[in-house]
Amino acid sequence: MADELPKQYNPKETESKWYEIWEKNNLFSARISPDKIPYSIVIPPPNVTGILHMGHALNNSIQDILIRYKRMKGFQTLWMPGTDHAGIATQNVVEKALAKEGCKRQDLGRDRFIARVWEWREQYGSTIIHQLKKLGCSCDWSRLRFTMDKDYSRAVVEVFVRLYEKKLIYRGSYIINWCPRCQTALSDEEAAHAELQGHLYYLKYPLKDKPSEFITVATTRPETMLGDTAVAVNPKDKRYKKYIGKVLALPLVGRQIKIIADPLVDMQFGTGAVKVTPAHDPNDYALGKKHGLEFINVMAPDGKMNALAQKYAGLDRFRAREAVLEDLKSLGCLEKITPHTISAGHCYRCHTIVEPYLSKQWFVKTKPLAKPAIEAVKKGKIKFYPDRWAKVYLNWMENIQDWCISRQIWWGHRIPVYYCKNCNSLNEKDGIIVSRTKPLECPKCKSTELIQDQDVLDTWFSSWLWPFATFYWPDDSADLKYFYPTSTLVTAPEIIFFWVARMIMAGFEFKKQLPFKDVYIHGTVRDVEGKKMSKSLGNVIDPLEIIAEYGTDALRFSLISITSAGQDVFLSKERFEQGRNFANKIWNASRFVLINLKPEEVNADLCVFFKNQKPDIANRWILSRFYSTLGKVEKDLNSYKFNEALNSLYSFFWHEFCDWYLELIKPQIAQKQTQVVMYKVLEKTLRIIHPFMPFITEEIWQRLPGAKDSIMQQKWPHQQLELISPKAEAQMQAAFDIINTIRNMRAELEVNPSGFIDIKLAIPDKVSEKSMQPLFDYIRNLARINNLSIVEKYIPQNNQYTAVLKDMHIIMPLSGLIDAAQQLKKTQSKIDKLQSEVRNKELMLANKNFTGRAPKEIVDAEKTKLTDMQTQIIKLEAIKNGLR
RNA sequence: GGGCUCAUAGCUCAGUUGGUUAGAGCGUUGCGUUGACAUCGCAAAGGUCUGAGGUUCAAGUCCUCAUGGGCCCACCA
Repeated sequence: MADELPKQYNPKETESKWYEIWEKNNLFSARISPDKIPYSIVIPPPNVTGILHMGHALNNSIQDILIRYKRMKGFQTLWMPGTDHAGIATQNVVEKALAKEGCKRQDLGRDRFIARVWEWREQYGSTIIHQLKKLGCSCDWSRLRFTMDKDYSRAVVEVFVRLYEKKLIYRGSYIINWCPRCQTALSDEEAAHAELQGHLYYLKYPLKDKPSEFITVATTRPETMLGDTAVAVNPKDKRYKKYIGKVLALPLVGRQIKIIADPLVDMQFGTGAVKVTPAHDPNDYALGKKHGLEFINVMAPDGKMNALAQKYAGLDRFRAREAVLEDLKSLGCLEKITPHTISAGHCYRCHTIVEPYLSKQWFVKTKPLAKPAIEAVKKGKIKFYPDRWAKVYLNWMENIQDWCISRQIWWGHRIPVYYCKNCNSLNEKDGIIVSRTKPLECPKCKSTELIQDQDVLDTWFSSWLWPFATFYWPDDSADLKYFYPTSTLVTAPEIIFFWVARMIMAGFEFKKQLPFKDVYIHGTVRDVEGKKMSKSLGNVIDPLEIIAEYGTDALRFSLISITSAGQDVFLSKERFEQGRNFANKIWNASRFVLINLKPEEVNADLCVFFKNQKPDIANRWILSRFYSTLGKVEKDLNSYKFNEALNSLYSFFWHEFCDWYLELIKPQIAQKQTQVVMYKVLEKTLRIIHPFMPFITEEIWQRLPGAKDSIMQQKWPHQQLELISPKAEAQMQAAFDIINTIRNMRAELEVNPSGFIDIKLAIPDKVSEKSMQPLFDYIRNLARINNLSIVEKYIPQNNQYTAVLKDMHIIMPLSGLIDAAQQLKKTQSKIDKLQSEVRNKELMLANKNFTGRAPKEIVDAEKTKLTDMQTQIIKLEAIKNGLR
């Protein structure tokens, strides 16, 4: 069987094979089992339009590690998968497809367009799901949810109605971020500001009664002057005091506008006088409200000027800007133009510059919702890992603004608001019916002419319900009772505000309970230069390509091992070679064990076996190292330090199990106890590597003699400390210390066929027995301290020294080649360093501040350390003398 | 402007509550390897832990300031 194992691990064949088998045997499915403790994670639902990028790969690898770990630990685990309908993103994709056919969504009409989107989803919507499977994600696919599912939509409507009835949803006009390309409102979070080079235009507005006098205002968007309804100055500004209350004649338009005073105006900026366009700027809007100004909207939703812009009507906003400037110039009203860096909002989907735009939108009043959500984090009911994100969260929550939830697109949950044609036309505030189902008639006038609001809800208005709407809330389902609140949320820092904060609010509002206990925030995946990976920058490393080239396990290994405590991840392709090499190392070490394994020998229970027979030092040592690694891995996993857990595993497996243990046992590999220990340690190590690297561990697991079921169904190993006494470990360490000392002297270590460890010492040829005495003394001494029995032999004619430390045989031929002078220098510097350390330590121990105040154990530990260091110096002196 | 974060080997980064000689991977150089593995092994070179102060018996680690990156929020007429 073992002979079939090829020399190199081939991920391609094994990965798809095992994933299918896992799925077929329902190993991912979660059932309600009252005798088990539930552990649940809801996936951050990727967009249906999404294709797997490194961010997803990292995010989902982490979740899979947690789920697989907890599953093996005996929890009833559920990883709830699903996708998000991603309103604007999806609509854009389908519109692009339509554009190729030469038509627009308006040509199809709303219903047919939505049908097209559903068609698109049927066809392409599961791409991301297939890709998650390639990544090895052990989600319960039988529960796959979609935010536009019927049941899910019911929850969305329910929430809207409830909030409306609590007066936490209102309709208002407001300056919102408007994307003229997508033709929809965007929330503040969706309109990220970016700097760009623009200009500051200085416009001269003449006084109405004295056209020879001007007030100069500065603006970055001159076309909005068509909608100006005032000019504002600071009341303290001496330059303008005399003009306050006077009237200006707005050039080009001819409208008469007042000069008002407001302390908000910054006297330092521009000319100190600011044009006020209440319909086109958020600050101006506030000024307009405060001073009772007129709101004149001069722009159409598509970014072109409207009829109120008079002769500029129909021009695009940027064309209009040019035209306005030209006309102002010919009127002599353009004073100057200066370069100016402006920061403008950009649509997060299409990067069009957003326009501050006055329109009617629906809002959620967030302050009351935020209250319990703030408290939960402050009181530690919900914990962020790393905890610094809690500060970010709280900072935002405490300054939270109302949430604009309406979007002027077609794909999404349509707002459950109906307008009575009669009543609503008489008064905007009348005839508004908010209902779970379409009402038959207006309750007031009994008219049946009811029209549903054209807008849909913000995508996040559905995803904020994800932790419970996926369990068929508002029904009180058994799943909801068992799995809610969920255990851990794993996500990226970008969506703390979009999503995490809102889920916490929704959890308290609708379930009266937190949605999850822990929030693990991992870093953003960036390229080598620190830029975010994005398609437009062309710096993307495609995880699927990595999987094809190196395998999923390699991808997962490398991603996790460089993700330390939520720091951003800087990624280059070479990173994945380490993962591939490790996978191959696991493969070959296992191959070696399997080749040498006598299957009939390995069924013994470790505890029982060693009750009768004490394992030798190498076997004891590797067991000890294994359990200590196991403890560390568990501790790190429990505190979300995935990279540390993985790195411990890596160095245990490679540098202890392979480099030392497997080399040490080669001569005794047929021994029964070695067979048992070798097998058990490999077998247990595979289990704890499995959450990180699921495929290769399963492949090897299945080749182990007597392997039953999948490795997924195995238990996480227990600490079995009774096998190893601390004394045994200390002895083992001492033995290795000796060897390492020798290795420091450029010794080479190898196991010869008769089971001895040959050490070729790199010591100058003409070395006398006498000069080696201190080293021998040191070894003898160390052996004595550690209760190692030692038998020594020195054979002058062969120039060979032999020491037998208990079970370990050391033969040191006293010959070699080395630049003794160099070695001497180095040793001396080490001694110097150590001596200064010793002085410090002695000082410290003499200090009563330390010995008096520090706990006794620490003082004792320090004393031991001092002794150790002194021993170390003696050892080095010995080496030094040997070199002379 | 407010908040967060980072600066450690040529490169990318670890370094737990201060406490032995500051580590890993990659890269470089040398040596080695015919049966687990060249996707390997052994070793070497390479560090005033960004700078300046401070606390301490003891600082890469804590505090203050400075310098230089990155991120988030707010504002930007």
